[in-house]
Amino acid sequence: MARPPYEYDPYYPQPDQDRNLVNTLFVSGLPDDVKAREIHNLFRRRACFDYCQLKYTGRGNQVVAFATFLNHQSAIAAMHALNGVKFDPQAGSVLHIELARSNSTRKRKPGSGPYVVIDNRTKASANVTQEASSDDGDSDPEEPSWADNADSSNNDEIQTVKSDTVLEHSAPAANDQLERTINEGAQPCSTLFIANLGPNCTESELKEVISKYPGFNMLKIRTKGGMPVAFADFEEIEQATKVMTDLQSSLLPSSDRGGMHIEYARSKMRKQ
DNA sequence: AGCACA
Repeated sequence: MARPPYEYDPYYPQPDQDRNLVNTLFVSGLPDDVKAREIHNLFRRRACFDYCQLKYTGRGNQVVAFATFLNHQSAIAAMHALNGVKFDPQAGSVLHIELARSNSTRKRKPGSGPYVVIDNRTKASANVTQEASSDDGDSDPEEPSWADNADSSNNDEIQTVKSDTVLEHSAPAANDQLERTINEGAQPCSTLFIANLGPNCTESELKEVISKYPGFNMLKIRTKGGMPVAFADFEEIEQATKVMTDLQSSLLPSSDRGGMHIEYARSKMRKQ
């Protein structure tokens, strides 16, 4: 009754394991034609890299990856080194890397290839009904529910790929028209919405970076549910767009969970 | 993923 809602109930399963123990990175922002080999080559030079998984989520053409290291520190180091990297300079896709919610448990079997591919696409296309209703009875003990909406799946078919032989998926154009709007999703707007800030991020810290850009109008930070988000207003949409692409996934001194995530705001900031 | 100000 008088118990505050945030106090842990000892009978309720702990929501997160200790992030200091997580050795696995969650990688998004990948182009939909990414190959497991590319993820492997992205991480293979990093110290203590173990192996990676590529997962076709079955949501549109969305692809995410998991990179597992031998220890937490190496995972963090690789995250900082590679977060925000332009993965496909032509298409402009920028990597967004954060710690996974839990360690990868799909161990690469000894003697198998250096990476693992999980493909939920065919299942999803057979399942084109509505995914809004049933929030999957997912209880695959092999896969501790991953980050984000990446796991709207039931059972994974796991496929191990030998050496440099990459999964050839037969009908790439089939799902193309289903959802091509899973990028920043929103309409262009001259106000930006900025999330994934560290809990200690301050308005002046963010302003220092953002106000250097032409057209900057004003910045507002507000904290909802413990985590700050920011709105940055510019004169023109083009100026906002420039800032979004420039600063996407970049780190502030206060960042503790990867780089900023920037989108167009849903509505223009009001005049004061 | 998380979008307020009036």
